[in-house]
Amino acid sequence: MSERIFIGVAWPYANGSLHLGHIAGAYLPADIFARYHRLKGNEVLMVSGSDQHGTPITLRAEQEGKKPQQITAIYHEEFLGCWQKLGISFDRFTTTGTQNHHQLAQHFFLTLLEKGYIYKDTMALLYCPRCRRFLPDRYVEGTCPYCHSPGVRGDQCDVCGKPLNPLDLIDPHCRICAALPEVRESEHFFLRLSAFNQELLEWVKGNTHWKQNVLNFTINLLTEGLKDRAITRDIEWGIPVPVPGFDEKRIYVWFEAVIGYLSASKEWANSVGDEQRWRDFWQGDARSYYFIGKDNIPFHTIIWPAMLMGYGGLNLPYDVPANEFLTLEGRPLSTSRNWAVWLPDYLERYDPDPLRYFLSANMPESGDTDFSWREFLRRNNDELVATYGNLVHRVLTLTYRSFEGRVPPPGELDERSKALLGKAEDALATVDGLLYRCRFREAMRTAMSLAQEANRYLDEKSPWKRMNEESATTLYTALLVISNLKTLFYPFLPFSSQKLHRLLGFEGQVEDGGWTPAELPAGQRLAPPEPLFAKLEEEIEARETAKLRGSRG
RNA sequence: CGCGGGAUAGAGCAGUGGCAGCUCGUCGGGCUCAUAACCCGGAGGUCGUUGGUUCGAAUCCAACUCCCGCUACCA
Repeated sequence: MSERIFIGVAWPYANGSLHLGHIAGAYLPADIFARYHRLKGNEVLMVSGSDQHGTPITLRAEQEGKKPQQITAIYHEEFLGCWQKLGISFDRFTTTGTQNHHQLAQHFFLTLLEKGYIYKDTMALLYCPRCRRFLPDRYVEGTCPYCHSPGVRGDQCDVCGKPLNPLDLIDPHCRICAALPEVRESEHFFLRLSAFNQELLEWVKGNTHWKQNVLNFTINLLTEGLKDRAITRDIEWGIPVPVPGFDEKRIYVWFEAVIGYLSASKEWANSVGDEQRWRDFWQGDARSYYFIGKDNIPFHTIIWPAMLMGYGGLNLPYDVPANEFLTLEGRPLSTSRNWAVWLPDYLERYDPDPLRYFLSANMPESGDTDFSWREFLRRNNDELVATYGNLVHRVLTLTYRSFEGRVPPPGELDERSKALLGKAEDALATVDGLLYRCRFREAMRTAMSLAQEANRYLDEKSPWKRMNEESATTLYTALLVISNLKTLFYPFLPFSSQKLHRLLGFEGQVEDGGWTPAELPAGQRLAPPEPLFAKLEEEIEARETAKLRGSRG
């Protein structure tokens, strides 16, 4: 009866810190989904890893006089720290730098080559004689051939918006050393995407449970027709092409990184001492979900499925619930302009759950959404603290004081109390259904309305007026409801749920209780009450926005 | 140019054919157990524009306006 759920999450590029956009787009929804399924008693494997290869890391390493490995190691460590502090519960977070991944990527490459899905061809590229390297499109600068704006990049003109071929630039020069690049022929391998066009289209059209935007976007690309893409590059940092005579070339990151989902799964299997166990999540009736941002859609709905079709014997994605983007104070996040709230910075100064709450309530599920410090404070102070935190606190303090720190023994439940407990069970069922379908915002809203319902119940019952048997029953009922809230909020707010678990006098982990109606032994000793969440001072808004604008480059 | 998303109360959003909803804010009241928190009630919207389909449209169709993003390694 238990289901097997594979969760792949976008691979962060190990060239910079994580910011709130990454979290809202991919990591938080993935983690909510994973925690929910684990609570349901399903088997979950959630993996990702640092993407270590590619030109930007090479250049950065050169600028800083380091080796690429040093750069990626720093950020990989930082990522691991962030997952821990934010509670992103990966079963395995590896890197594309492992020997296992190199071998698997090469094996994958060779398999597709043998099957004729990869072929050799020649292409013309720009080569910088001074840097002695081939230049990726965006490392060539020149004048736009369409609008004649100077200083545009080789991949796209920022002024007129046209996509460019760097060979068409007027007066091209190397962005690194300003030398005049020359055109050189280079032999590369191409992925025969065109061969999968029809099969992909039929498969995608059958995936009616996908989000509208993901489905439409993918179908459009497939209808326009796929072009074969080069999957090797003339660079030195990356996975070697496993073919004689190609020693100078590397596998292109977009081909290699997605294979990481499989290599991470195999590394996980080895780590649990059963090297075949990855198959549980990649074959048979296991379902795979890929949590990514919208920019990553083609890689997960077209390229990776095509690679899997070509390779054979592995499950295609069941769902790719891609999110839209998060903006910051109304403007797109921008690493280069330093317009971002960086995760390590946030986690140094604030708790994880308020952020998880905000981003869950405000998740860009169907359209772009905005993070602003004002809204963050409002959500924390006026919703999380006021409704849920305060409910918990008022119930716990009243009970603790009136019943000697123990769960009071209830009398017979009246209709009102039964109705409230009924609503708690309804909420469990509703949130279950919503989370199953990746409707995170609505799921959390539903949990919150149970907290409101419980506040209403307390007001009607007013157990503080006189402490008698009826108020014992009332508080018992209220304790039961907040114990259910602990479960309902656990996927979103794992740290607070665990804390509430402890405050209610339980040992062990929330996860052990499963997605089931709470039970509470009368007489159980409660922990001394303390607030579940802290209110945040209004000054934070001014301080943080000033900091943001000040850091803007 | 092409493609995608969006335009609904002061703010942020949900709602894909049947009397326009939610959270916050605001105004009034109640409560006093609780982190000035909680509960109740009110005010507030010609659902971007124009035209069409329909007994009936925020919801379907057409055209248009404005905003955001993407165009294949920024979630």
